[in-house]
Amino acid sequence: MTAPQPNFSIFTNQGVSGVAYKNRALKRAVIAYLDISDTCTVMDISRELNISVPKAASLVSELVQDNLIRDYGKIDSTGGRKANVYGLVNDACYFIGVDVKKYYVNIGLLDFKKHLLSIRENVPFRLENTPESLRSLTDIIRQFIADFSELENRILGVGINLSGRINHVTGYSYSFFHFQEEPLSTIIEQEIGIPTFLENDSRSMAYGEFMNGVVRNERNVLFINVDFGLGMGILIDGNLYYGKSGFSGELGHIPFFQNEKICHCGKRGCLETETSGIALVEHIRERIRSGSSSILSQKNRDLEKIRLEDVIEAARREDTLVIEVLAEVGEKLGKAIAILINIFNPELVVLGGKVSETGEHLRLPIRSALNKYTLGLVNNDTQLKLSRLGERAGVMGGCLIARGKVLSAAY
Amino acid sequence: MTAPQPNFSIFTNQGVSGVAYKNRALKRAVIAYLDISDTCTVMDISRELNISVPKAASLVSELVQDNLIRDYGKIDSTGGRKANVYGLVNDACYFIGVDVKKYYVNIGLLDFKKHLLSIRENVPFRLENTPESLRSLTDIIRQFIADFSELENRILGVGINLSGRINHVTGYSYSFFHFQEEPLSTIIEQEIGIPTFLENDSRSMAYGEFMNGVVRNERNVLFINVDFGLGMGILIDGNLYYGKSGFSGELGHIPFFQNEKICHCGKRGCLETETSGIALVEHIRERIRSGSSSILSQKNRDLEKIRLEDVIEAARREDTLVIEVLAEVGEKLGKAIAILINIFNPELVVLGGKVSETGEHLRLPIRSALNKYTLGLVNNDTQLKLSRLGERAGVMGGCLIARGKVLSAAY
DNA sequence: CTAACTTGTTAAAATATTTTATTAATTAGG
DNA sequence: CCTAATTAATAAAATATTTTAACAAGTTAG
Repeated sequence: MTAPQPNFSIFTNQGVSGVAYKNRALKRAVIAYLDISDTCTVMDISRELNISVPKAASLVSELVQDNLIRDYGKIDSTGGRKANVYGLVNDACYFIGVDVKKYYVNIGLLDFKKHLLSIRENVPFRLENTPESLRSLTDIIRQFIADFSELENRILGVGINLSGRINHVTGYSYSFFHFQEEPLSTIIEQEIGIPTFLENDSRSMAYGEFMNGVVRNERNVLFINVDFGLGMGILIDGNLYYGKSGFSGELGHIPFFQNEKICHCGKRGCLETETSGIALVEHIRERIRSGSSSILSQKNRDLEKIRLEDVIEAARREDTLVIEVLAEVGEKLGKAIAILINIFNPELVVLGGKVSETGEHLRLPIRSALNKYTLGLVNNDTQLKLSRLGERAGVMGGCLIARGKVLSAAY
Repeated sequence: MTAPQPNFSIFTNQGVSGVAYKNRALKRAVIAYLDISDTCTVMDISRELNISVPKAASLVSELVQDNLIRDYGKIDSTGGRKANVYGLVNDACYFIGVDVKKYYVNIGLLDFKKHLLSIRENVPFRLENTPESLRSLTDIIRQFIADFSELENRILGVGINLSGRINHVTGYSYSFFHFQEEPLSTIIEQEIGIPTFLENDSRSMAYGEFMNGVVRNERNVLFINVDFGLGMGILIDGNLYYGKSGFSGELGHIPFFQNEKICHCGKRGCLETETSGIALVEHIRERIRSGSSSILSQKNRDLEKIRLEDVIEAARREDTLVIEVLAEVGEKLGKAIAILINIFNPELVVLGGKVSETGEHLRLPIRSALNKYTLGLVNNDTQLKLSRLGERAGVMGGCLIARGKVLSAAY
């Protein structure tokens, strides 16, 4: 049984001004507060938003009327009369997140309370810069939506993660699907009929991990996405940092090595030529070629057929060669992260992406490189943690990006 | 003739709540708006702060009563009745900025409208980590204040720039004058009797350049302070970025070279071992030793006596050796800035500090390194400019830091 | 078990803010 | 030079919000 149809009018500012405008902003602020604190009382809201208690009570009662929040009973004793606590109505609305990978798509459905209700992983797909690839992507999304037809008018947004350069404000993608004049987000939105938001994959994962993952109360966080490539999402004072055009966080292409490897971006010496998932696999191939033994070498198989997934599986089975190569890669990546720590002085650095599934085999060499390359005073400030969401950070982030934009009336 | 004594009560929240509290916040918002737009009308305020016109009018009339803003007459025609424009009262209050350098101090006085009324440069001083050095600093400040005794009750804050690790919230300095339990800012404040704020020197200069220098409408700006050492100030969405403890922007100590030079921080390979003012001087000494000719070598003088100032003067006189070495240093520094551009995608990078007084001799090699080491799409977003304030950025920044803290009631 | 205290909710009164209407000042065009 | 159009300032009315006070519901200590 689902709750009655909610009133979503507060999520737009269309045609309101003055008192009505301010009330909508205040109600959105109440919901934003519930996003971080899960439940709240009338008094909490009064304190948090600097408004009087009766005003807070009237906002709450209107939000209950709107079927966006509901009364969750009394709070545990605090020494006086028990307060009513309010929380979001979990099935008030839904959001879809689409994590577009090189060889597959992950897609999921999030409810108002940030629970991932449904996820479909490894949906076959090939990311190519062609109209056909784009069509097959919109087909996958449409099909997923069709499975939830009973919720259709409650799905308020779709967030799509793409690798490469994305301008999240205009909705243009520069690395993929840049055929038409119109922004890609508009094109997809017309196809699927739900407001659509584009985001860079690493940034999206960072946001997922921040809002619903390993991050607790930290406000300045770096998320390092070690996947086939190398990306970064930056959270500053709890907000994603974009830079001028949304091209921030291009960690993979910083000039870092004096090597002669040409990166796919066309430059030489990019960090990701040595510290990405692709580089990891290549290093292992090389070591096997020059005689190292490994689980991966035993099968007498074609070295070119070794996939990143195989390497991660081998690490899980404590393969010595893989662990050694991970230590080398981790040392280099750690030196790069040392730069970031000196620059950002963050509370937390999160390691995510496929390669981070090797866990402590990656984390520890990075940690020791940090000790080596950063000053104690600065380094001691910074925790280094593994992603909690893992592979799901992307879908979670996509959902949350869409949710954040819709709920803040920012589009 | 000075205006009547203003009412500064809006710059604190002491003992007010509810409507009075909100009104103070609104009035501070009006002043903050005037900080960027210089003048405004009642209509502007109504639009900007989302309040009704009569409410905006009443705030303005109260601020006039408080002697903080005043009526500057009518605005130029816009097709209807001319509006009254209001602006800050320039002599309502004052702020002092103290730029503490290694061998001297610069100190200046700023008025409410951000004009630097008075500046005293190169006041002899030796920055050493001793109580005597601290005492001589407070003496300098006290003496400066004494010269403006007629304004004494209008000097609302003092901003002090120190190099090294500073926590601007607690007021602790970790690199200098860390003798007592109490924060350094409190100790100095007790000595001079005016609210005192500490800031890292590069961050302060960045703020000065941002609020009153070369920055126009850019919101994401990096300020590179190439002086004896190498520092950075980061502006994100128009605000200084501090990081967890205020240790952000430690550009000088990022691990960047494979060289064996031990940095004064104890680590090896720090960027500033090759790209600071000190490194510049050393490179030049080395080149002269190995036979290069230069204005600086002609005088048959002791190489150890060559100062950074001499090198900058030689660059100004187009000395070939200095220009060559600057090109090498610029290339290296440019590569480091390329990293920053990939990470921040800023609108603007400003070159400041003593070495930046060599102008285009430094800027051009950096610019060409940027073209070499960053992707076109990202690089084209970013302007590279020389500081406009030069040596005065520090004093300006110190004043503005103090001004910003006082006016936002954030202490 | 009750008095004293704490905290939360609601109602009524006081105050504040917005809304609407009116008046004022200016420009552009006939 | 007058009028329509435009923008700004102000006044009065309507509405909203805060403040104050009263009441409700719980805890704790004696």
